Amino acid sequence: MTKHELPKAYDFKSTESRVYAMWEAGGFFKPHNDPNKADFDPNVKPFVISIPPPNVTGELHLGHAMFVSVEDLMIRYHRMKGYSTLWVPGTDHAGIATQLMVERDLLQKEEVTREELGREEFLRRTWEWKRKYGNIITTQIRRLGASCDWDRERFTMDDGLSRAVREAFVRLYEKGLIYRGPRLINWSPGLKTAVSDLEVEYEEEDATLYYFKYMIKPSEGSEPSEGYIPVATIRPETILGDTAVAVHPNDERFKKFIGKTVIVPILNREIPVIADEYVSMEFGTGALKITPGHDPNDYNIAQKHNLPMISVLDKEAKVNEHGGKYKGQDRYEARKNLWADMKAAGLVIKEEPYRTTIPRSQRGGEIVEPMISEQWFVKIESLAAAGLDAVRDGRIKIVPERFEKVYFNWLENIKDWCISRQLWWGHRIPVWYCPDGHMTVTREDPTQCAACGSKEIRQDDDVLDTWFSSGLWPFSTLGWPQETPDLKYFYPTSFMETGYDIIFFWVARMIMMGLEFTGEAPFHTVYLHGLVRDEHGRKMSKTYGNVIDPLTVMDEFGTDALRFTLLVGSTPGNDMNLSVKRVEANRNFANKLWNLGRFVINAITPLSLSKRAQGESQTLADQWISARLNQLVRDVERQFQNFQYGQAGQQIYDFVWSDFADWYVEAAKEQMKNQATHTQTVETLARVFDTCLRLLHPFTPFVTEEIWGHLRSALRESPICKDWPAALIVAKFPEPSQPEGWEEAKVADFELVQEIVRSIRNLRAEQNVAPSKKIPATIVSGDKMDLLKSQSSTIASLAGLDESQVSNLKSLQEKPGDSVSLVVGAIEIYLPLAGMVDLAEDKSRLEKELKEAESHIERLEKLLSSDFANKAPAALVQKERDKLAGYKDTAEKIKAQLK
RNA sequence: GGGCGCUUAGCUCAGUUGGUUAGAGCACUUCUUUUACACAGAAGGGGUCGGGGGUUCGAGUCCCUCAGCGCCCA
Repeated sequence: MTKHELPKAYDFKSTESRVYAMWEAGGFFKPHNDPNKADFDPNVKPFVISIPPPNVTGELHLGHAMFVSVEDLMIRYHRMKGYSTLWVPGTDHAGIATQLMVERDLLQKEEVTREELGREEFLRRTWEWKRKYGNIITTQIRRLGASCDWDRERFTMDDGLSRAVREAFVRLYEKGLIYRGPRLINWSPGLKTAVSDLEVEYEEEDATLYYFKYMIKPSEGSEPSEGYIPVATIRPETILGDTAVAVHPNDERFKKFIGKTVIVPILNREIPVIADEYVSMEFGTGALKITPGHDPNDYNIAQKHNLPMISVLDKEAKVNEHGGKYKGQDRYEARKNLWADMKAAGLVIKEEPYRTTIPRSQRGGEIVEPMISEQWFVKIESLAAAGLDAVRDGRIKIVPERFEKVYFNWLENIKDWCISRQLWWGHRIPVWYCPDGHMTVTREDPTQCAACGSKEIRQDDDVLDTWFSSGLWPFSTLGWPQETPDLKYFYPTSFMETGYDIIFFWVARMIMMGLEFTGEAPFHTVYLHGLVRDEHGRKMSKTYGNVIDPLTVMDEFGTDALRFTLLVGSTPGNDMNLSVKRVEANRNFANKLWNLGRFVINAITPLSLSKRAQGESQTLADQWISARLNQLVRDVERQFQNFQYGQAGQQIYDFVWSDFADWYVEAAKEQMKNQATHTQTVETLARVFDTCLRLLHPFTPFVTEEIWGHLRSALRESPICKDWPAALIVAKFPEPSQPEGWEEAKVADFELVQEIVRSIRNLRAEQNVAPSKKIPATIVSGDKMDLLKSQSSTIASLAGLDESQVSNLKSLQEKPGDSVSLVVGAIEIYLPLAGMVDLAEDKSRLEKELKEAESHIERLEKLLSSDFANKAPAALVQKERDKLAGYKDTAEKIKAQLK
């Protein structure tokens, strides 16, 4: 491999798909220790993540890009650490979303509704749809570089997973944890199904508060009175379902009415006036109409007072037979008409604008109606208690920790889970009914009623909530309920990584179900990432037009750039604002890596590394970069342990760009010119670069794999790469090592070199000395003379000095004439730039520097004379003393210059 | 109403056992096409870390309080 074969810029377009195909073909995504194989070793530690399954019909958005980036990072890191690593991919059937999509398509293309098609045909079409579009999302996830074991891909409606759902349902049923009955649930009239509490969003909106009279029924024999209780509501149509009017027991205004009867407007039903402390005397009129059939709070009150419950709406939210003359009218139509009739009857007091929270369906945004409906429920109390314990006692850890509180709060107040949905696409509830009303609940489809043997059985029409199957995901994907080798070895999984917005949907339910069915927490760590927003923190939305499409971004800047941006720009649990500029900058980073690679590889190829010069020792720069690299590896390891992936990435970035590329590579160019240090330098370049690529691989897998491959072939004759595997993806992640003790001094020495170089460059820039102009220098360095003498060529090449005209002196009697002087700590540098610089201007420069040094001296003297000197750790105090001494030295030297 | 988060350079963000000159990317200024890279290099300007109070030798970091923004739950 020679440099001519590597283009000047990294071409991610031609690289990514090829590299991905290589990984997949190489079997690198598969756990190296597979329980289904003969050489399986049960003692090897596995590391497992089951993907939070995206909607099978969905298309890639930044939320997917985020979770894939984070999970792939975790997976690649652990794989490189030697764990038998498995990432189980798959998709979710997403009941409502998919059904709606197919329905819309059918209506558009064939103008048929699902009802016209019939259930069986509709399901056939939906499967067809899934087969056609279901791989879009997984293809896109591949494009992100996801190193999932695709042979283990699962779909929530696969046979295996459907069996798991059956098993789970039947077990819960047999345990008495599943029941069916009429309860107040959230009903979506448009979708004609129950929806979960979690799928309802409450937002403040403008509404109208309607005030009207609840007329008191005159008592027997007395005169008809004008007595009434004023009541207010935002949903007048629910008056049709009122079964009481409630007042506060201490309310002087209404006390006298308690126990009396009032008349429901228009319908003329008689209902009682009851007392309940729940009623707020301050709110509205102080009296509350009770509609148990259509309001959760009223429902609770009604249960307490044994009030009847009347449903007045049907499945389409039209008034039913209990609504008298309004029967058949839509809820809003009925509202209008009833109110008009009440006005005519003199029952209306007033209307006023009002702001209140309106429950809307997460999907489509229609207003959800609380309704009494026959549904299936899971008794959640015992499951929730187990879920709470698992986090409380530390079997499961949530990162960041603050979300544990959110989790506790939700589980402590959880209500029974309504698991039935009136949809067709999903797992049909495994319950069959015979004409006598017996229920048969079985794992296998029955042929007759379990109770009476009747062959006339009919399966329940409803399907299960999609989240019921996703709750089983961590173990159903591994074969549960069968005790498969995969389940035995890979379960419990390791991390559950997902967005904090679905902590309830997925995380909590997976934990509850995992504990219930397997007796074990399904994972030991929950890592939650934040939401991706646009550059200015706005939620991305199609209507706002600020959606960033990850595919477009990847087309423009490459997958690595997007991944690195998402990983480094975010912190656990916090939302991130994504700016495309940042992605561009990270594209540049990938290119930087690429070119570093070209440089290193080009340095290797001209010679074989095997003939290392005898007695060759490391240069200061070599030692410095090694020490820095070891520090980096330690830091990165610590950050990975603490889930600080962003910090880790940032530090590697800084090391690669600032330390390695800007300093070491530049120093190396000089070292390579020298026969005595050539081989050593090339070897250091290769080793450091290799370590960088390994560290970066989990963040930017494509470019690192590609350039590493070239590096590997360039080194194939060398002992350096004798234990390197075929691909970076399975190379060892760098192991941290303890410092040996020499590092600090060498780093300090090189930092002095850097300071000297910087100050010379600075002066040159300020005085407009042409970069190409090599200038002489006299360096007066006292006890640092030996050090700086040894670094003379490095300093010269980095600072643009003419090395043959550089003199290193311990001390100098007299300042050379016609020179500009620089002071770096205790070092003085004279640059003979007479005629090139304005000496007066130069004096003011020195004065400015003196002033700065003096301000530091003042600050440090103050600090050291304070309590700091007594109470701070000795090492720290010494550090400050050294600094002070340094500034004093500098100031003195500058003063001498100014004389 | 309860809980949580955020507020750091013009913009977008890092900054996790408190350690004393607060960092990055982009943008900006000047210079350079030096044989890895102009998707680059060199040099530079820019912040009283939302306000106030406290703890401490020392606070962007811990505590209290106020304000603004956002999210979750009821």
